[in-house]
Amino acid sequence: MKASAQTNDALCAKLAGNGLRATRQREVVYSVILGKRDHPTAEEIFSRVKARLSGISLATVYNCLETLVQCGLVRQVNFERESTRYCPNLSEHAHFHDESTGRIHDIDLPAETTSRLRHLLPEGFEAASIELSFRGRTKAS
Amino acid sequence: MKASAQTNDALCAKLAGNGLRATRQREVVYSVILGKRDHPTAEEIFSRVKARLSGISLATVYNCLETLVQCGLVRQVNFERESTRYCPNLSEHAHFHDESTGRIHDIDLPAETTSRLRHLLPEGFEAASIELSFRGRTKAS
DNA sequence: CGCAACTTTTAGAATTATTCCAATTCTGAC
DNA sequence: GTCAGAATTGGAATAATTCTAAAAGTTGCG
Repeated sequence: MKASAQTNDALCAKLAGNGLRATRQREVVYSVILGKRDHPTAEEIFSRVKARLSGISLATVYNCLETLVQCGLVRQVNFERESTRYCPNLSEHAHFHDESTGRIHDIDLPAETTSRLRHLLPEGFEAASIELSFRGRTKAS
Repeated sequence: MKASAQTNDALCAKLAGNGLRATRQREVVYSVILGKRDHPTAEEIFSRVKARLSGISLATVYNCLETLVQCGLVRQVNFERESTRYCPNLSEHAHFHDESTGRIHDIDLPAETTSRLRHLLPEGFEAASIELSFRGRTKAS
């Protein structure tokens, strides 16, 4: 669960690039997200982080998450108005929300697909980001 | 802004089909959503409805919206964790959230596109619904 | 080292959107 | 008209998140 030296370097580099410090809290929050890629909520991250940094506060977890998102190290995922979830997968992908298990799965998006989707937009519409999410069930197979 | 007899009939029919009554509140809430298709929030709907039904309560607006959604007469739209917005466009479509104006535009989705998107899912994933949203800017053109 | 100027963290209060609740009002059937 | 169930209402409650002001930590520099 400890972040590898490599990912930790990536964190430091990105933070430094934005004039921010690599603090213990940020490192642990980031490594927790990396460690179990189950799209946890802030509360879930909070409780996992506390195992290693018992004194951390929820506000700090929110702060860290915000900086990580700003640095482009993690992505936010929202389903309807449920709590925001966090995901370290930076490649273009969609999400599948399994209604029976509550689990969220990453679905790889070929670049060709996103470009095709952009073409649906009328003249003059410039999409900076595209969000695609599925909701349904997975068949035990 | 008054709902046409036709749409009102549609409302009554759908409600009756679900064993629900066509009340004044439900009619007005529905006609407000139909009247200005700008994807209003519950609060916005509340204030528009009050112009015609001054005594209505916000709780009722939320109740009405819930029943309309259940009856399949309006669709909920969410962007990140912003307030839920409501939309009477029942055809398959995506949304474009214009960051400069805050406006939301409906983007028509050809059936072919949604079917292609479904094909991105791995074996065993059955999507009941697909949500696609763009965020960006529109160029004055 | 030892301060000055930041940056970060923290606990708790505040906010916001929405839901819940219990009481009242309304409606339709008999 | 009465009764039962449906709908509405206002206010309290909830949940996720943000704000705030104070405390703690860090960095550069003389």
